[in-house]
Order: sequence, then structure tokens, then C-alpha cells
Amino acid sequence: VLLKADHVLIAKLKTIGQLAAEEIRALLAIIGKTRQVSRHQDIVKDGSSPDSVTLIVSGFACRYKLLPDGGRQIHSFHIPGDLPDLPSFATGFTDHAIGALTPCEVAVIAHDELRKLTEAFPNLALVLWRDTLIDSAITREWLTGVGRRDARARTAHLLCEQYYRMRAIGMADDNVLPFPVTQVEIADALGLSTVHVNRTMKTLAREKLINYHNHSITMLQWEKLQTAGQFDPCYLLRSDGNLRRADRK
Amino acid sequence: VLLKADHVLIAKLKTIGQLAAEEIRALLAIIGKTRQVSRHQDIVKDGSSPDSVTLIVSGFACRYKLLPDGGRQIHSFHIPGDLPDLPSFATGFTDHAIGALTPCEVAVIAHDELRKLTEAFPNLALVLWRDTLIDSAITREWLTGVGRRDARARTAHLLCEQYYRMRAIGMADDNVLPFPVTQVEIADALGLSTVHVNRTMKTLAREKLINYHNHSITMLQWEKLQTAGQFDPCYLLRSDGNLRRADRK
DNA sequence: CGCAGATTTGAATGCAATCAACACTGGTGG
DNA sequence: CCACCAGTGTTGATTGCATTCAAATCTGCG
Repeated sequence: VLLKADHVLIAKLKTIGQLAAEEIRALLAIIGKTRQVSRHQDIVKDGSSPDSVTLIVSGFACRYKLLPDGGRQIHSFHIPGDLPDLPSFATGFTDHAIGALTPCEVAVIAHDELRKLTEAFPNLALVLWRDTLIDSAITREWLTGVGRRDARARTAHLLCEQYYRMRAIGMADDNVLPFPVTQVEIADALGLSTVHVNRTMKTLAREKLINYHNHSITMLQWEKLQTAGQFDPCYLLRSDGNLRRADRK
Repeated sequence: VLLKADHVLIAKLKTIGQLAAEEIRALLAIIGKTRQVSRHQDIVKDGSSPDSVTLIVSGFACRYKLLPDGGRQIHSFHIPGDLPDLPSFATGFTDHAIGALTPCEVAVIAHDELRKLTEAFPNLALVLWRDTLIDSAITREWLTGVGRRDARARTAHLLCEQYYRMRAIGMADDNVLPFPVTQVEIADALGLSTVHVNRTMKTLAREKLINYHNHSITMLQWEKLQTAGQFDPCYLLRSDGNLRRADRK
């Protein structure tokens, strides 16, 4: 039988690259038990050396870092199917925390088991590697925004990206994006103050680019929102590497 | 004979993880010809689908992205031994450009050859994967800075990081950091204006934390500079993953 | 020498932070 | 049941860090 954890992981991996049926089967086989994490609890602690990788089965999480002065920077939002601490598999440690923004179900995958698989299936290793690379492409895009885009563009960009990713795993439709994240958290992601996030979201709503109620965002003018956010989804796109080049021949 | 390209690559890989002599030999064997790139030229173009990976043999480079409005965000600086477009090996495309900040010597490593090696040596694949992960840890750290640190801390942090990385490959010593990068480029890296970078560097010099002449920076008070930049090098540290865990037993 | 790029400094402007207050919500306990 | 409270969202007023504009050196180089 296919569990919920299996479903979300398959949905996610499909957006990254092609896996053989055998590879998928082997990967699903090593998914461990799921556990519940309540809101605002850490799924992974900063500075730890985990011996397993976490799969978000349901709920919203984020990767973040706390500063000595009490500030917080959120580096990414994580949605079902994500493996937010996959990097720890290759590096052995984490330099950041993963926190639950909503109640989450998470499953663990032991490093040991995963290592056997990556050694047996180089292609699986490549797809996982690619996952971490898309992840860092997202981080770079955020860096670009925080460094060189104003509050409005930054906010619009985040909404576009989030909608795009949610749609890819079948969790957003009809221009409606479920976004169960407080303005405090959006502020820590965008490098803004909560007050300014509030004003900026209001501006986007006043401009009729979005509708924002009950942590659900409706894209009223998707094209205009993308323009406002200078959003170009190419960095999120699935690419099959060699496969793609082979196709061209 | 060991070429310059071999030397810098070995020096770099040593900072990332352990490789067997056999693995190193195989890797060095597939390093292609070196070519010269003059200052301000692109080593890799944005949006391209390269079929080889670039090794910086000498010189300074950066990864960057241009915005529609003419702005630029630099995502990372790259020094000899770096493989700035290694991500393209796993994803097949680039969503950013790599530019030469000084005249550079670069060598190419064909994707095809590299793929054979990673399939033959899973450990080599793991080390390369880890390299891209350290790279993204750096990007996250920059994101934290641009999002939540003021100009002084951001600048100090960059100098600490750069000194740390240069020292690791033997290109900085005695508290002297060669930093052949203009203030325009520092500004595009830190998300500041050039004017403000200038003032901030002057401030750090006035405070006697650094000395800054001829694109060479002397760390006058290394401890204080780290404090000012909230710099904690753990995200740059070499970690041997399983090895480390095994050691503990 | 002349010129382009880089650095430096001053003055004015502006975007976003901070401070402050209030409304609204859901949950808790008296 | 209602009072209370913490967390969240909203709005106005003020402040400040960093930008922009402007102009003056300084440097290397053809």
C-alpha cells in the first residue's frame, strides 16, 4: 500500500528528475515512521549532527537561523515532499534549524540506509543532489531579492515562487495559494519588518494583484504579479541534465 | 607531473573531505586544457547548458545575476580551486552567470568524464556534492547578512569569510588578505551602494579593525572583526560525515 | 597628456524601521 | 459565560540608515 509519505515524496521527486521504478521502490522502502511536530517546534536543531533525513509529509516548515541579537532570518519555506535537511546527509551536520510553521507530520529516512541506496543507484544520488541544488537556487534567488529588490517586488516574488512550488505538488489550484504563514514569518523571510510586510501586502491587494484572506492568497492578476516580482520560474524548473541534451540530438 | 590546476584542485578538495589516492588520480586525469579569461568577461553565461565544469586555476571570479532594472547581485566570490559551476553538472543548466573579477586561468572538466567517475566512485560524488552544499551554506550566510545584519556587520562578515577561505587554500597569511575586488563589486555582493561600502570600509579602518590599501586587507584585530561580523566559521568547516560519526565510536 | 575607472566626501532624499496604539482572533481559566 | 491574555493584523507618526545625486580626487594606462 502507498502511504501518505510515499505519495508526497513521489510527487516531489517527479518534479526533480526521472527515477526508475526500482529506484522509487527502494527509496520508499526505507522511509521510517512518521511523527507529529507541533507548531513552532524545531524539527531539526541548529548545529546538530543528525543520523537521518527528514521528509515533510504534511504541514509547512522553514529553515532558519537565529542571530546573536535576537533577529531571525528564514532561508526557505518547506512544503510536503521536501527533504529540508537532505544536506546533512552529505555533510554530516547542520548549520541552521528547521522549524514547523504549522503542525507537521514528518518521516525519517536513516542516513545509513540512504547511503546504501545512493551507492547502489548513482542516478538516485544524482536526483537527490539535484534536489539540494534547486534548493540552493531558491536561496540565491532570495538573496537577489533581499539584496536588490524593493519590498513590493520581494513580496510579489515570494508569492509567485510559493504558488509555483505548491502547484507543482498539486497543493495549489485555480490561482489560490494556501499560505499558512504569519506576517512575522514572512518578514523574517524577506528581511523586512512585520509592519512593512503588512503595508506591502495591503498595497498588492489594493492594486488588485492579489486577494489575501485567512492565510489564503488568490492570484487576481498572475501576469502582473510575476512582472512586479521579476519572477522567472526557470530556476525551479525540472531539468533532466544529460537526458535533455540527449533529446536535442 | 603536477600542473598548477592539479595543485589548486587538490588543495581545495582537501578542505572538503577525504579522497582515496585512486580517486584523486582519476579526477586529475580528466582535467582539460586551461584557458585565459580576461577581466570582466563571463566564464559561464547565464542560462546556458554547459557540457563541462569549470575549475578556477588562478584569479578571482564571482557568480552573479543581472536584474531587469540593471541591478546586479553577486552570489559568491570564487577563488582558485573552486568549481563555481559544478551545480550545472547535476542540473544540466545554469540560472546565473560566472564572471571574472580579475584575469583568470580556468580549466574545464567534461561532464561526461566526470559522470563516469562519480558512477565508479560514489565517495567522489559525495565529496563533490558536499562542495556544492558548502557553497549553498555560504549563500545562506550571505542571505542572513543581507536580510538581518547592518552594513558594518555585513562587511566585516564578508572579510572574515574571505580571509578564512583564502587561508584554507594557502593564499592568505599573517593576517593579510589579498582582495582584488572593487568597491562596486563588494557593493553588489553585500546589497549596498558603492558609496556606503566606501564609508563602511573607512569606518572599519578608522576603528583599527582592518587596514585597507591596494586591494589588500590586513586584519588588525581579528577577534574584534569576527565579533563585529557575527562570524562563526562552522558553516565553512570540513566535515567527514560518516567518518566523523565513526570516529566517535 | 588625457581619459576611464575607482575611490572619496558632502548634501539631500527616501525607503523601511521603529515606536506606539488599537482592533481582532482564538484559547484559557476563573 | 465572560474576562483575560497572547498572538496576530492594522494604521499613524517619527526616526534613521542607506541611497541617490553631485563633484572632487586619485590611479593606472594607452
